Amino acid sequence: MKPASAKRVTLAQVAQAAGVSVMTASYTYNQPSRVSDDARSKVLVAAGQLGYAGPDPSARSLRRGSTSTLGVVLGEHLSYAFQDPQAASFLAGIADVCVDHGFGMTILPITGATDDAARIQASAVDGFVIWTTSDDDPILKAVQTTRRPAVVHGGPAVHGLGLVSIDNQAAARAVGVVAFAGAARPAVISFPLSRDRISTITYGPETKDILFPVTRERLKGYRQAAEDVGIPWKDVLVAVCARNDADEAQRLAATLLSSRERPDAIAAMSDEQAAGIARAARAAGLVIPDDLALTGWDDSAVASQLGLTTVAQSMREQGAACAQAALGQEPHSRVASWSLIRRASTHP
Amino acid sequence: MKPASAKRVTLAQVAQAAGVSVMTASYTYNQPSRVSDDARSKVLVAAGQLGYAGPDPSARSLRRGSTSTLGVVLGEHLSYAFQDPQAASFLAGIADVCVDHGFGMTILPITGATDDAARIQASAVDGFVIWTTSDDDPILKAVQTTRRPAVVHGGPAVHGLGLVSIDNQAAARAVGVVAFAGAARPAVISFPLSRDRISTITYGPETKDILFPVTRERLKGYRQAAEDVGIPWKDVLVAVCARNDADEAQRLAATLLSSRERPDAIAAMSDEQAAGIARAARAAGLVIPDDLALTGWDDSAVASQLGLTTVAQSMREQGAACAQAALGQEPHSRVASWSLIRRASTHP
DNA sequence: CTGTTAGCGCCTTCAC
DNA sequence: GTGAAGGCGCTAACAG
Repeated sequence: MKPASAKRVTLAQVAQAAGVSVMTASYTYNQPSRVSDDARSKVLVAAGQLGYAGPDPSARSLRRGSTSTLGVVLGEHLSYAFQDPQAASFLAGIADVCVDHGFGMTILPITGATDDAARIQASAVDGFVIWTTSDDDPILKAVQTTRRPAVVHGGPAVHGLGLVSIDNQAAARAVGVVAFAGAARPAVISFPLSRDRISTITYGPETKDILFPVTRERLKGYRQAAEDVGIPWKDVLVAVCARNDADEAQRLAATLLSSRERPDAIAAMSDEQAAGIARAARAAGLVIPDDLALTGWDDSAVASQLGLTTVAQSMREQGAACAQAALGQEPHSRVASWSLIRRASTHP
Repeated sequence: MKPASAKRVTLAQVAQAAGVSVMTASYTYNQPSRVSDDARSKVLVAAGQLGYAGPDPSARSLRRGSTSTLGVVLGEHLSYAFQDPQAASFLAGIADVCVDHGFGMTILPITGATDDAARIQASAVDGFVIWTTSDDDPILKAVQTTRRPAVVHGGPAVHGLGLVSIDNQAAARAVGVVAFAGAARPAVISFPLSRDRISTITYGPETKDILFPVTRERLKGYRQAAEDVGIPWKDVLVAVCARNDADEAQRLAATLLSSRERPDAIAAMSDEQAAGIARAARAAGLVIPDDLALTGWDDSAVASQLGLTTVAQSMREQGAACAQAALGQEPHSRVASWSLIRRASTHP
């Protein structure tokens, strides 16, 4: 029994053992129809005896100039990325396309350290899909420098890279109008505004300085929605979470709901956040939507369970669209579709 | 502005533009301390001007004989894999180790098609981590043939590959004894028995034919537990789910709970299943644990929410242990720890 | 500190 | 249907 660390078997060795040229052995793997049955079986027998597992992937990549692998850049805190059901659907959509095309899928975690750029550039992939990040994220330049096709999901829009996203501002305005209808003191529970992920509570924050484009567009939409129902943005309380997390949203909501100026409508940025807010409302003895109108985002399982009004979008389709675009030469952008789902958490 | 499809810039071109030898340029990237400040900056300036993004990963892999990438083999139905919170924690554990070691992480989805083996063997990775699968899964041989270090999580145990797992039989026996204590008609809601994932309901199924080792060991443990409390295995109803899914468990549990021989204790194989069972019990007007004792597995968030007695194990640690072992020359196996968490879903 | 040599394993090109 | 040459881009090993 040979040790696991046995020396690598090469195609040349197989060819020699089979009594054919290296090219015949190579054709056996890459263009089998070009090889006679006789030669092919000799090669395969020799390969079996030597324990040859097929052409070396790195050598093949070098020679061919492509790796048949797509890189997926996920933000910091990978555990969050995998736990987030939206991200999971998104990854599944990418995987669908990769499988179809015989591509592998390399996860490239961002750590926030300075070596992120180097790690991106040292990864053997033909293209990139980038999970939504901030305008100032240095990995965007790192990806650009590789000159490989790349697509950003959600945002930011970057010159030379594709973009797949819904119109977050329009969707936020639409769901915000439903959330805030008839409300006197609307509030928002928001995703973080910048990569330092500071948790704050303020009235009507300036939107144009926000570095996460998805958050920025949604806040702009909520602002329009508030104004649509006659409430100036400066009177809208915005609680910023450090993460997309039900527990944190619950804590912030508990704070808001116990204040003198208790909100009577809250628009969240995810169904998980809305679920946390619903718990805080129940704990405070408030009835939804009578005492508090509430909206989520994503139309995940918890949204239908809780009867949340929310924004539906297909992360799986968007993941697939990103992968598709990243496989092409000239990644094209795409505006994905969304829809408003009205349920019992808001006034009819 | 050059098009994204611009020809690749090579280290040789950078060296020439910088007026140094190729090796000096190479050292600039790989052993910067070996190069004079002067030369280094010349190289970096030239690289910047030419848009050189660093050494080509494929060429480097070929030359070095390693890829700095770990392959993670996930079973069919990737969307389930990403959505399963246990799998998510496991992946996060792998990612932790990969980041520490400057490794990438390639996801290798199994499709069930015959090209699975070829895709595994064509992936440019230094080692494999294999998510629990069945004894007869052909990918196990494919991985063996690559002669690269590989570790299986959960099982099966394969010659030459490492194994990281808890003692599922012992854990099942321990939690089963608590679930079945004082019960007259214990039942089990099980993971699938074979890769065809047939959903069935039978009394005391033969355990030794089961192809998923994790399922097999747990059923063996539940069998011992039943016998420990004086109930023969042939009297224990076992409902087999096709997937690890709360909804499916709920449906099967509803069937069991509406039968004449209504179970008064159910041991599940995951907390998600137990959550589904709890819903079915509530729908049937049954009180837990008075009318029905219930146990889960994994100690996930839902277990503490519902007050489930369950088996705790750290998937993140196990993922990290797998990755660690797969990075080594001689992957060593490891028995992971588990513990019993007693809560209100069982009798004290 | 810098440079020269010699391939890593494979497959495109071209010949037979 | 088969084979010989050459080089993909890079870096270990060895000079200078």
